Amino acid sequence: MDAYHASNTSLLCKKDSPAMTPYSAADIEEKWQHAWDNARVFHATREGGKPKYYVLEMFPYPSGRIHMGHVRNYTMGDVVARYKIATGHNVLHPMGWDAFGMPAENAAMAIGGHPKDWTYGNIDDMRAQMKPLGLSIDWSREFATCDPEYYGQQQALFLDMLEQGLIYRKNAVVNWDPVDMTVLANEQVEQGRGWRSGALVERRELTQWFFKISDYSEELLSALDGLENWPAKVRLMQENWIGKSRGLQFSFERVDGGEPIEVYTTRPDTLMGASFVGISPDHPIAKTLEAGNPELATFLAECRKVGTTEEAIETAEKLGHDTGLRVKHPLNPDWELPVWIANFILMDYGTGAIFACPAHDQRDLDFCRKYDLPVIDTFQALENPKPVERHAFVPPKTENVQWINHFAGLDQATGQEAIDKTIAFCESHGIGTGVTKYRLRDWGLSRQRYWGCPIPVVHCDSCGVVPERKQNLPIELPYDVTFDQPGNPLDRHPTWRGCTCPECGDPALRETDTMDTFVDSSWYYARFTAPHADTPTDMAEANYWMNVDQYIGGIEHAILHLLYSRFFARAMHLTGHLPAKAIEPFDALFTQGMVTHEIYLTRDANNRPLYHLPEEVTDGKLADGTPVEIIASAKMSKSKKNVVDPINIISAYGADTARWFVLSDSPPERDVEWTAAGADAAHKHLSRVHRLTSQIIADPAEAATQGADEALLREMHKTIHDVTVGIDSFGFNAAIARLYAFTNTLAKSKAGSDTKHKAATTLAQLMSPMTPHLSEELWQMLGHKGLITTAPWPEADAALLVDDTITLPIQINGKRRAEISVPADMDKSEVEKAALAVDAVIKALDGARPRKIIVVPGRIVNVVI
RNA sequence: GCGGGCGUGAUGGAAUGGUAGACAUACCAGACUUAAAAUCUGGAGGCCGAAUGGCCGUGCGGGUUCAAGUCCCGCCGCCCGCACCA
Repeated sequence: MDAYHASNTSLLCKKDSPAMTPYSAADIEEKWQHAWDNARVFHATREGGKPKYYVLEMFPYPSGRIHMGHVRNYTMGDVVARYKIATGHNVLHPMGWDAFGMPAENAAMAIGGHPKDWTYGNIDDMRAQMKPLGLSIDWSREFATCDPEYYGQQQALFLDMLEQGLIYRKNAVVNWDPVDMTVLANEQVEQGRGWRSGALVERRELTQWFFKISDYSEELLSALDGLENWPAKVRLMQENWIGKSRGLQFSFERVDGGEPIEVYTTRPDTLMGASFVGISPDHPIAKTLEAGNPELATFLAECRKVGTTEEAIETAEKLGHDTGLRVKHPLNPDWELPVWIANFILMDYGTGAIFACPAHDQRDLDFCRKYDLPVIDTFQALENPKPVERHAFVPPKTENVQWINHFAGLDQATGQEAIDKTIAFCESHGIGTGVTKYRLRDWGLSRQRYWGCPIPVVHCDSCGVVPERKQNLPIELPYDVTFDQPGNPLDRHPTWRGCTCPECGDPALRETDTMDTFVDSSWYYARFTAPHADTPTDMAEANYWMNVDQYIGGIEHAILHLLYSRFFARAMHLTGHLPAKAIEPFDALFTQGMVTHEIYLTRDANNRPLYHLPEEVTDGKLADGTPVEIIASAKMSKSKKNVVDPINIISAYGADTARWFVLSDSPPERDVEWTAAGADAAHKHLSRVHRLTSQIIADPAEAATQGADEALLREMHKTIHDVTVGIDSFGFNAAIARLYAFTNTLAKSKAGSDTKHKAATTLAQLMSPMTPHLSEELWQMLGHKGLITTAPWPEADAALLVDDTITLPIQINGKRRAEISVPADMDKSEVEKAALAVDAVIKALDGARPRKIIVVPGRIVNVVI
């Protein structure tokens, strides 16, 4: 059967009464979505004195199509939201659109049209695709970041941050695409070329706006400790990104008496292994020397050709140039070191200058070998601190700190302790100071793009760069722009740039750079608490709804988005837009895995792969019988055609099946493989629950066999407990497995009708966060009033969670040999006696006395012989 | 190179240090059916055995423990993040 076009009809089995209607998602899902809308059950309010709960999924970019990854992400959030509604919370569960960005401009350039029309059209399409999922979203709070109402408030926020000194302008080296005439982000550069134009990317110095996120390095680092409900992995990634290091900063005196060269090192203990001093091609000294030295100028030009990207840097050859300058070793003025310019030294880390220790650094060693520079043995340097040796690599361990022990008369120290002692020694001898540095750089927010939030400043000939006045906000993007030429359409707009200076009233020009789209997503969570306020936030609302109790999204945002948001929340507190408690805006974070699928391909005459959609493949063959190659499951991607369109699944099986499937089988943080068989199985299960419920209703007078009622109730309460724990702890797959097991129990139960009715009701309720439409239908079939969505969550009766009689495994020397059935409350000595009376134990003991008996109440007995 | 994670049947996976493989898929058998599908019932880690049962078993090798998939040490493999960062 073609699973993607499974029929919902003909599921009526002969056993069922003719009056019984089979499960048909198509018939019920829209009905219940209307019922929820009419009852406004997802409308977030502050009323009722209930505790609040804010659940948020990372909002989507409006590409035009939802995909299975979205379905999985929003379903997880929906399960949490619906569970919180049922457990008596005021729930805020909003949705919006991360709507600015390059794809809209690229579409405009490729297929014509306008980015705005393209974007809003996509939003309408995606909303229409999302609504059939039956998500518990308060659509009244929806906004797109490209709404002037939103980005106008973002401009207000910009002005407040500017006033607080959190934003500044400076020259920076960027990736410049000379064909498209725009700055490219590092990830938009492929093998040194612009991803769209294919032009070789240049390094160019431009005046750009920056957020002073580096002021918060320590704060953003130390506050990570408090984020207990974030994945350790994400915290670690942020920690590494911020990159705190402790080292020694000191100067090398120049032999020619010129300006000393200041260097920074995290390994001051390797100072006696210094081979040369290296400076960045962008170092002021390099620039000074360049003036009268054409050979050097050529070398520097060569260095600058290389892009700033990882790719470019990684593949670039190590280049060096001897400046001819000489400096003195700080511990021995007679020891002179050469000064080289090296292309691997970055101007914007440390001081832009280093000392190289080839004995303890592979990169330095490579460089020294290439340019025939000495490799200093740290031990020899102790006795004879001269660059005399040129030999093999010395392992970079901690023994090299002997010199510091020698100089300072300290005890043997190794590792970090040695480094700390070295810093202390150097400080006390006036050789530099201990310095803490961070890898985190300020965040450049300027983009030479049209489809982004305009930076609200003007350039005035007499007043310079002047912030706009808030009453002039929003500074709206003009609609009448053209994309027939490269570069920023705002630059060549005939009138938009013209304005008056807010300071002096003279004619002035608007800034045409727009903001990085990461700015848009750095505060949307706060805006959702009052999406139409005439200030960025409404403090009363923010104070009630913040923080986000549960944030859910992909691990790919572990660093940038989540770090920027943490910075922005602090900035918004500083500027009076968020309460102090919200400086860490996301109390709990969950990073979900991807939805994957097998890849199917055939080969063309040149052996190039031709990919095929899953629905074109049946039993490993195309419709014409051609067998396909199957490649291991990978993230769904259009280029590999291993995609399943949620819309097709919903029309074939219904939203509940799609929701149930994406939560089943795999733990939510891991990838889940979409298979036709799995989707089919999910649908079968939902049909089964529907059929089972119908049968229970059909026979309202069925009598119970002895003990069956109690057995079913016990199982029911255990299920309530397990499913509740499962949802609370993001163990959705385990919760679903438990629901399968309970369905099996219910199907086989010989309990009476009333008990079965109760069990079916509970089953519907426990399933309702995952399969809300089916659950509403079952609730109604079972004769309950109102909506299951707002019915209180079932509570497990503690008394029924424990069985009266339990089965205890009996181990002999740690190996399971038998089991006994005993009352649950039997005391240890009785259990011991019972265990010793078991045949297998008697046989194993063979008359001897056991050495030891371990009884773990309720779990196990171990007889040690 | 640095940092982190993972490794369990044919497959996805379950298991507060306490009966390994729940639940599901695929598979096998049976019932219903002219038949198929659907549905229902049952089986199933491997090896030996007619069977009660026994031995082995969570990547490999050690260790701690009455008891290890789980904790510790050392390997192997895979995955992810970071990185000319001084």
